[in-house]
Amino acid sequence: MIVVDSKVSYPEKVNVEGLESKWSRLWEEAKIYRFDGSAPKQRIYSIDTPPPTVSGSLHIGHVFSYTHCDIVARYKRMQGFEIFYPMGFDDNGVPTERRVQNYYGVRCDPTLPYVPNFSSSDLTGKEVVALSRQNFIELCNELTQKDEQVFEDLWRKLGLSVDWSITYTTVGQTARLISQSYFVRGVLKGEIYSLDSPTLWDVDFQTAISQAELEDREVEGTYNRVRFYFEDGTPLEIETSRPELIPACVGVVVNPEDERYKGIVGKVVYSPLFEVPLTVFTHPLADPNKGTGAAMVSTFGDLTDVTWWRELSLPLRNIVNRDGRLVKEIRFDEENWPSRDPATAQGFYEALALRTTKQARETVVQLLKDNGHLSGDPKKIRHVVKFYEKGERPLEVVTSRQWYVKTLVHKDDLLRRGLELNFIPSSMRVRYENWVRGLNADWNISRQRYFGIPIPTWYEVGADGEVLYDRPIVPKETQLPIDPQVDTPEGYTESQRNQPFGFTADPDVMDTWATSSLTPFIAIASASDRVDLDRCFPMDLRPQGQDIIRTWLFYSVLRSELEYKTLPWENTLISGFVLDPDRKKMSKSKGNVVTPMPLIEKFGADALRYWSAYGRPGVDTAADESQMKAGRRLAIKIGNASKFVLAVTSLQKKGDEEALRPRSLIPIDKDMLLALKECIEQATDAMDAYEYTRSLELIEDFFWGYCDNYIELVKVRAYGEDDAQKSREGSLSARYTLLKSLSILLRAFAPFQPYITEEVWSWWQHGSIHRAPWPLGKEIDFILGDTSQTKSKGSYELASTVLSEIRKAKSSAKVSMKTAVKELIFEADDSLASVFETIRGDVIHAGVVKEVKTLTGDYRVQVELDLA
RNA sequence: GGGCGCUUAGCUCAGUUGGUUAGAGCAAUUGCCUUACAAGCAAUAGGUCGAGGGUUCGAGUCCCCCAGCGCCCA
Repeated sequence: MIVVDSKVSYPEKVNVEGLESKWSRLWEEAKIYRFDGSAPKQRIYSIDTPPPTVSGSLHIGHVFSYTHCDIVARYKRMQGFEIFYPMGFDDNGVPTERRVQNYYGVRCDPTLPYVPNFSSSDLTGKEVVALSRQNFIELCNELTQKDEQVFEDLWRKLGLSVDWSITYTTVGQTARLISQSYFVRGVLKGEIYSLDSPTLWDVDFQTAISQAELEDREVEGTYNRVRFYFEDGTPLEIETSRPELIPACVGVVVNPEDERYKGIVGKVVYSPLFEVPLTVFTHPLADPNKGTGAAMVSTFGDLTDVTWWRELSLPLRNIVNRDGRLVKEIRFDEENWPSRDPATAQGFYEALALRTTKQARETVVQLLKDNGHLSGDPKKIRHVVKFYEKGERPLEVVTSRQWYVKTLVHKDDLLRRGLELNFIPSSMRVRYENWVRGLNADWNISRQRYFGIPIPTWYEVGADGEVLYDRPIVPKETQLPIDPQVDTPEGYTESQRNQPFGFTADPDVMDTWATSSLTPFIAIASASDRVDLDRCFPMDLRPQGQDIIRTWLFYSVLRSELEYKTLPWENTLISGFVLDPDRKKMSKSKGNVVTPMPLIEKFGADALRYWSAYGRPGVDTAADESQMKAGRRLAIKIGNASKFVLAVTSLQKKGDEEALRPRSLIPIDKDMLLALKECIEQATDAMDAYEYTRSLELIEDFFWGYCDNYIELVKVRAYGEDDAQKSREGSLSARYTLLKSLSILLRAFAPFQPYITEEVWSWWQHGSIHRAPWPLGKEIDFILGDTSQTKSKGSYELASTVLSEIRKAKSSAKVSMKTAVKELIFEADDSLASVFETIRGDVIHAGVVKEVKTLTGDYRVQVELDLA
């Protein structure tokens, strides 16, 4: 245990500086937060800690939400639970790739060969260097390790009671093993499948993305009214914002209710410039009020096109490459592009080949204009277009083979799980439900990126060297983790890679959420030396931000449902955002991001935790230095009050306060303890409901009153300077009560202010306060002993009120608090008067009262000062 | 367009199931070197609870409607 010296000692002057480094080191050495996996399941409280994105910059929001969770962890630990409290680092995926690209000035080119012994110090940073996939990945690993250290330093300084012997990263070996295992299991169960189909595609990131990564943005566009032609040359006008997709046209749709077009349904029109015949269909999604009411269907301009293409069984005419440029060549004389004038079509297309969609759009508009196919002038419009949340160009729809996790068929089950999950605050459940109800596609988990966990699959290669995607080679779970680009499937030799009748690797990596959704399992696997799923799963708590309910929370619920038909945890604690001091959202571009380390240095970790604790679950909170200042003051106050209590009680040996136990307690001491008991019970109830703010409020409120009133009232008695004959009994009662109440208050503050409470605890107690029991009502009952005495009821409150009256009188007379009260008149009914008698002595001392007159009548306190 | 949340003192926020005179911290003001604490303490002032309507003996709290702000989803 931490402290060996058993003498009670406290400093001359209370100092809150430097507690963080002192205690975080001692806690680590004494393994205070080490998880004991041998505990039975009921005694384990397990937390699915959010792994922070290490490539992101540290900001005050990290302090905020992680403190909320830590308060809960410390509370549960003091209640006797063994806390499974791991720490992960999210270093997986695109954010890391981007950071590495920018940090080192490199880019990944998978066609390059691996350079052994390559080091980041070889990089000058002057020009962008192309690296092989493997070299690039090594740089990612190098940088994330640096980044992780920065986070760990902050967490330790903040006093998170994480068990640092249980850590993981989301690209590490354990994460690989778990992600790939659950992938393989999903494939075998048929819950994960691959499909070649239209997919939303970011042309800059060159990857498919999922529904959760989508963002709708309103952008400027142009409507062009284009003439298509019937066989006889009559035009049919169609408005489109994407004329460059005219060569990709596969049909025309009108609304079935649209009277204007009833006569043309089933007829054929020819596309302008390219002269490809297109049939007119009806479909309810064709909006009669949009443009002319007739719409062209191309493969693919957007997701509506995909719907039309599917439901009307139209042909596929892909013209957009994955890099966002139009394909090099189209043969307009072939079956798929049966132009009635192939030569002309060919000529027009040459002007478009290999251009970006944006360039091609301008060219097509010009061509349409020149050839008289444009009706009227193009119209500027604002319309909603889908973007990748991290992307800058609108998404394209390209056809590609991707792996999917089934979600749509599980919607109802997932909604039911949502009802079982305790959302804190409960209003957050709606966000989950809205998301689940709005799902319209299965979850695409393959990403065409480099830094990530490989999809653990190969494919057979056919006789002509073609990849047989419908014949995936899925490894056995025991072979995992693998990298299919390096490892060889069972039954093959490496020489057969990419050869006819051989095999080829799936080049893709998994969506980061496909890994992050498994954090409960990764965390438990990281502590496999101590614990397993049987005792740690389902977990108790998932703390997380409100912004990732549709991703992290949802996907985690999904994976747990697919694999175990259960929730991954019982409770989820949702934190709000931290806003800048002006209540604006913090963002790098605004330059208003508040970084935590300088604040910790300025106010102390306890102070930042205090501010954090005043942010209720789910409530956005401003970074408010005045609140941090208040937290610092509280820490100092705790130190000073403790110093006083220890000074006055003359306790000699640590942990020896029972030796001071008097035969009985003075009424006001009892009454204060009863009030403390009520406070603690309410604070406990609040903690059990995860209302840590309410809990702190109750404890803090009691504590300030305790300092201002109780300590002042019993001060003289505790010093033993009372000249009454009951002196000894009175001072014993005060000292014992002070010590016991201090112990309780310190423990109640411990989850919120772990540093100052531990520091103070070490002055007079053995062991860490963070392994001491959370105070309970029955503990106070024991201190009280016989509680039958009724005289004490209300005496603490009455004494505080009278003392306050005396202070008010002195303050309004602008005199020192030492000024004597010439006469205090207390008028009340008999029962209140008898309560007053029990506090008379303490009030006289605390208020410096010369004479007290008690009268029977209506309640009245009158203070007459001695202003001579 | 749909949903959720917010609007209370100069600022940041509490306000339980409707119930005395709406609370706290910070800031402000006036004082106090008081042997735990001047990095402190005491006291004072400050609010027609976003607007309007309704239910009720009684509304910051419940209902309706409107406005502004924030977030989520289309």
